Amino acid sequence: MKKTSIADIARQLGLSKTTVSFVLNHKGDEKKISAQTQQRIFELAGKLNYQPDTVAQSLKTGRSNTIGYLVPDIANPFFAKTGRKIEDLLAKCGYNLIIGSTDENTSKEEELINTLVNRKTDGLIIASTNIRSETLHNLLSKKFPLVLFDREEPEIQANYIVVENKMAMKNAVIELLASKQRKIGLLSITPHVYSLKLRIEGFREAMQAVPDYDPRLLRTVNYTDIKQSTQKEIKILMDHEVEAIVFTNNLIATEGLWVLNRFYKNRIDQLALLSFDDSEIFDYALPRVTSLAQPVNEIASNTVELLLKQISDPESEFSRIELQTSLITR
Amino acid sequence: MKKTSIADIARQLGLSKTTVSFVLNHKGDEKKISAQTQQRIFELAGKLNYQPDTVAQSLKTGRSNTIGYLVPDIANPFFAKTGRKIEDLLAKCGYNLIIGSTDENTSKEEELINTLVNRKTDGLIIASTNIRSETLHNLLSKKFPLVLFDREEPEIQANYIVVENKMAMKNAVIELLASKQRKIGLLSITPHVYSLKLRIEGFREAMQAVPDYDPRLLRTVNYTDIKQSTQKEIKILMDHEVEAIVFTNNLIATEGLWVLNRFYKNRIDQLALLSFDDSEIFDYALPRVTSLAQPVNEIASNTVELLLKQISDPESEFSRIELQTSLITR
DNA sequence: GTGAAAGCGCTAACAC
DNA sequence: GTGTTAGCGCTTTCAC
Repeated sequence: MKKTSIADIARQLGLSKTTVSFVLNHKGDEKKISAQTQQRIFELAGKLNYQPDTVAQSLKTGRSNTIGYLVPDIANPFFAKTGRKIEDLLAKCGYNLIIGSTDENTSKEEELINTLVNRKTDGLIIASTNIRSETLHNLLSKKFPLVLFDREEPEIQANYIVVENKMAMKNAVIELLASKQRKIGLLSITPHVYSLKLRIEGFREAMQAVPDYDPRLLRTVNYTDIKQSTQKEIKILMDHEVEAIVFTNNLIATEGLWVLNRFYKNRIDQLALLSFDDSEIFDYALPRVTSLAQPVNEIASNTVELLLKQISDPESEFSRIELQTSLITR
Repeated sequence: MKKTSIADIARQLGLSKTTVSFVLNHKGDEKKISAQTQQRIFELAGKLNYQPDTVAQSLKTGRSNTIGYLVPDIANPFFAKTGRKIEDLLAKCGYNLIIGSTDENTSKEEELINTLVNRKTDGLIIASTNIRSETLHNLLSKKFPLVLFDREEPEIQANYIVVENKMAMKNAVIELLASKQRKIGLLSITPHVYSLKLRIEGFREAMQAVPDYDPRLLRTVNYTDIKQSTQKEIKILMDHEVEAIVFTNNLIATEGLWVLNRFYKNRIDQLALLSFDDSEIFDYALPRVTSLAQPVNEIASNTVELLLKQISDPESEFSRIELQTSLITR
């Protein structure tokens, strides 16, 4: 039993493919197909359980009703939640989501972008590891519908959905300083992306209030080697007897939290923690972690809106939308 | 600047599309195309940055190198992690993943299945909400490559990757009873899927060791109304002064944990908790939660292996693979 | 060794 | 109101 095609319906009804196509695409009235014919077509289509071949449609129209979603790791709760929300919003407009995890790896990202473009995805949503890549540059210059989120590169013009990083971090750290901690350490993934740099900068600016702040309390760990190097860096911070630790994202915060619970259980109560990015874990973990939560739903809805705008009008100007984090004090 | 097609290359080289197609598909030697011609083709293809139009390929071949991954919620860490692993494994074989979240909603699931099949996805991986649905039945009877995981329906023949539910739960509860708790409550999502039923049954069987066990300590909450109804049910359990609570999955466990921390902080230390499914949160939360962890990587690799097998030989027999959970005592 | 040509299922300009 | 027809870009059989 083969799948029914538009031709089958046309033949059985003694009509042409055109007529059938028009009607099934709800252009029957527009094309002035008689009500009777329309009804006959719909009936038979229903009876034969006609399902359009979307691939053939894509080939013809150049559109696929598919959007690509490329992030460092879809298993990261932030990207998973954002992805879920995006999926929902796009589903309402008839789009499906293809996901790809880049592992912060430039060539993986470029490869994924290429396959997705060849697949005729109608647009791409990327938390890019390397906004300066040639692949991305090409996309931008040919006005391919594209929204970058979570990461940005100030010199490169594009559609961006980001959060305010520097001031948010700065203010949160200032608040932290108010509760009389002075020896504050910072732990970050090695900042290969601009947003992490901004968060660190925000931290630095806040710490200017502290006379002779020890810059050795700014520590970084490699993405590829998180487990071990977090352990090492936390040890350094604890040996310096920090009163508080600031983490630049939830990945490193979670990791740090684990190390602290594992090796410094007895010193946990004296410690204040602050994390950029929220995590469900912070609702349960000790010590309490105050966090700067990213507005997942707004990120998703702004991203989708911007993408759809560029899809419907590829010549539209680039936008940069900066959203605010919210401080969750725990 | 239009995209280069196979015809462009053929024309510029004074060859036919056939030859170019053969060579670019690495069938040059097989088809005895001269080394020189092959080289010229590869060179020009590289120079023009030829990228095959995968949609056209799909239309012709009926394959799309795309796999669908349908789960209740991609933001659920278990499904996100499994998805990530599956994505990686499939990428190695040239497949991309389209995701869909069904929200435990039958019609959403059926709709997604239909769109993905029309999209000519080469296979589907589903944690199905309703294995008895007609849509799924059709797929199975036409031998569409399909692997069901996480959920099963014993009367329905299909490819299944599942974990052993009943005995695992039973044994874990028996172990829990050994540490002298007798008043043990159970909290579950209303078991519309078989695996949850099995977990509850495992619990029941273990509790048969307890004389006059109060069946009112078995509580269920609705998926659609988790927040509120968990709160209500936990209250009932706590009013009965349970010494331990068993959760049938991580969703309800996390929810319960939250309620306990919020409203029963002072009684937390006397409480023992057991959860089917692990969660990162359990590494940090109090009270300690012992869990039955699902082997995410094995689930992913078995699923992919089985799917690829059925893709390469659609007539192959159905398999059912049952994996073991591991007890993580905290 | 290479090419001509059919056709995958659909859309849409144009014809009647 | 409805039909004819020309592709979309690719694969693949068959011919030479």
